[in-house]
Amino acid sequence: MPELPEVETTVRALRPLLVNQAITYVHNNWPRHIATPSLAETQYRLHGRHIQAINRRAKYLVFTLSGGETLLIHLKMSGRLLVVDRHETADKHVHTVFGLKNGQELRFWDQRKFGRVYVTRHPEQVLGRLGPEPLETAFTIQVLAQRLHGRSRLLKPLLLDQAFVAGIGNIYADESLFYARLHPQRLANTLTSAEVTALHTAIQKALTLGIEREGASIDLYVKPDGSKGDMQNAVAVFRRTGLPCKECGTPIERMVLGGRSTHFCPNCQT
DNA sequence: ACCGGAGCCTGTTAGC
DNA sequence: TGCTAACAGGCTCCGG
Repeated sequence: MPELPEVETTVRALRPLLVNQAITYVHNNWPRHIATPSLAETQYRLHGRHIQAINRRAKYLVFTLSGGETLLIHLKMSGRLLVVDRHETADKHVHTVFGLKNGQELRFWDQRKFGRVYVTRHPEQVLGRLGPEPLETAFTIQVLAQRLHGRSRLLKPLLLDQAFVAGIGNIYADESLFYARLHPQRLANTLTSAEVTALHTAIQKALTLGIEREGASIDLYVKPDGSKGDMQNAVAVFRRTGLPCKECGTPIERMVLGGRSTHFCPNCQT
């Protein structure tokens, strides 16, 4: 599941390969991959554009293009972005292809077809509802405290809410709550100021570790060169049900919250 | 304001 | 062994 660290890893890998390249064509065999506008208009508007910059906002890749256009890609569950020579054999799970002037292709591999491509002159219309970036300096303890204040939601579903904080998914939500020693069913407005501080530290620690490890290849995620990340070898609780807690040895438990698997240590997290 | 469920998908896995 | 049904999960939309 590509989350903030996986998308950030992808962005960093794509930058040296794609910045200053020009898009020469767009191929697609699954039109629903293109969220907006139509496939035909996407092809027309991307033709000949230069990629000026590649950045990340939450779990979106943001390609700044010449002529005021922005290409947004969300990998959702199973998306991979791969850069290969255009003569490489096609894989049946590649649904959108961006041809480049240098003879390579940016291929959007997406087994479960949840991923989406947007072309827009107004990216804020797609990105506008997102909450703060958890690794930026503007995301202070005070900001987190303010956003938790008065909320009577369970911590786990709240961390997954992209309007609350952007970029956290199921892996890093569970890891963050473990580091903060907070039970996933705690209500947001019951945290002490010390616990808010612990949660802030924990979110940044989990995400930073994920970036350092170049993402978690637990399901289908791989880097643009096809190799795996390493975060799956560093998780404390995610999908470690029944295995001993790395802090106290108590078996990790699993429960479903908000329809999502949730993994936690029943002894450490209160 | 918050919660739960459906829907979008396909490959894997649990259960019979 | 071979089949089917359940499951995984990011996000949006809908109804309560």
